[in-house]
Amino acid sequence: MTVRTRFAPSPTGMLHIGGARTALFSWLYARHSGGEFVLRIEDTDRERSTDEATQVILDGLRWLGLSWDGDPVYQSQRQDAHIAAVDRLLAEGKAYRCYCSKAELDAMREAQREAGKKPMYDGRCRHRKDHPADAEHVVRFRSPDVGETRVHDRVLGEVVFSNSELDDLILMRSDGSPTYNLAVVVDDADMEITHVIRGADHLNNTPRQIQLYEALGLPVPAFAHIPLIHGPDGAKMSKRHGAVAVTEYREAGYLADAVVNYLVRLGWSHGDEEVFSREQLIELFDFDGLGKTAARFDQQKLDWLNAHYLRAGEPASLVSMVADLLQARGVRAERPDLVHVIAVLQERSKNLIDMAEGARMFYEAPADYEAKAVKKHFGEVAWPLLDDFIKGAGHLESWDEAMLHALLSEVCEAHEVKLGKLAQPIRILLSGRPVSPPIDATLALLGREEALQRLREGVTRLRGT
RNA sequence: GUCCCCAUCGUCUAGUCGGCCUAGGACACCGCCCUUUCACGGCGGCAACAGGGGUUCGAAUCCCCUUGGGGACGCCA
Repeated sequence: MTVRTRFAPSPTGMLHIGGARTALFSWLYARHSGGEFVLRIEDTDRERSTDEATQVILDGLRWLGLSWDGDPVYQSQRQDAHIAAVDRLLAEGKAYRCYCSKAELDAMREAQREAGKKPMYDGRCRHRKDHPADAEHVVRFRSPDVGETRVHDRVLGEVVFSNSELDDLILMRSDGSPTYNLAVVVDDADMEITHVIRGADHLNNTPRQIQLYEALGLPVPAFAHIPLIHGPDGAKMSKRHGAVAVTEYREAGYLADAVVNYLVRLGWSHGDEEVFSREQLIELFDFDGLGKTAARFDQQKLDWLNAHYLRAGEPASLVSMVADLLQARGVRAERPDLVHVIAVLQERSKNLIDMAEGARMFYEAPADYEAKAVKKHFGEVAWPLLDDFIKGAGHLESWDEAMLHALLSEVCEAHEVKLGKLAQPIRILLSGRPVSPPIDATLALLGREEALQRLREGVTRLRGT
């Protein structure tokens, strides 16, 4: 049997970290099994669903590289199938019409709560003699009240629910629209989903859905409930914890590979390994590597992975992303080839924004010099060193890293000072700040003309201050 | 409140179904080394089996209870 998994978001907001991870696991399992991964947009709540949200979700999935098979299915367009299923259950006596008002139900639940019991429908309309189709009503599932329903979960194991805990859920609202539990079952069955992989918050819906599959005579898929992700404080993820939408990570300069790697390790592991390529993940992913514990989101580990991927990738693979960021900052990246600049920034950047900011100095002369740094590094010794270096640099036969390094050492030795005494002033003159890639590489990248111009101008501006 | 799930370092986790665990790795943190800045890297350190009962020659690993956390209890999905 071909594996078919699905991701079924409701388009009422962003694709958040938790949803992205669920999608990732579904995608991985499908790809691992050589099966298919499909999308279903659960837009039956017309009040809150928007096309924009749908686009944002698809955009997030694309960015993460979670490719889906076929076109997304829109649940709102499947009403006929849902209604047909309800009609069948009604005809077979497995469902019934309920005429209870919301006020009546509220009162009932309130009373139950006060009595210390779990609020649930007591089935009072089950026993009505008349069930007129024209009076306002909802349709409820006649769920079995004795026995138990077992969920064979691929990550949690067997979970047993007593049927007495499961009340008669509403299948169809009074306006004739189907509800979630009914729609999911009908759709998953029609879409031939073999493995339902979703957040653990759905575990409690599962026994009801199993009962529906059985009542409709449909094959029950395998279930896998993924533990939830919590925020740093142990509570449910929310806006308060910073970026929750995956696209916010893209904007913050994170690489999709890093986010994917981070997300997969949140709940899944393979021995002591931390870094996985997509190919490895597809090859290795399986339910037995999944833990049962809810995980906390840890920004620092994500940062570490992001830096790791930034450093491990080919410079060329980063060019277009960094170029876009520079352009957005009004920087024209022409003179030194951006690939070379990136190569020298890779191991000192935490994210793409960092990298773009670090690249800036190669394309723009400093507008001013950081006062604190100037004060610290421009003592009396700096001037003769700079003079000698500039003089020597003008005559350098080749403007490359090795030659520059030799000149730097030569000047320092002549004055009997350590390299830092010269390197720091140069750095400040070139970038305005006391931090940059290695000074010989920086000088080489800038090119003789630009470098010397910045040095001369800087000396002119700073000497005597 | 009721039902369900979970429980190893601060965090993510390893711990092939009891012995190789004086509990391993990674992030973070703290030292040291490297060093022209910032980083990278290397070496070292700190740090956990929630508690209590069992079962067993032997338990982080199995069972029970307690405690703690989370989730679910909608004419939302």
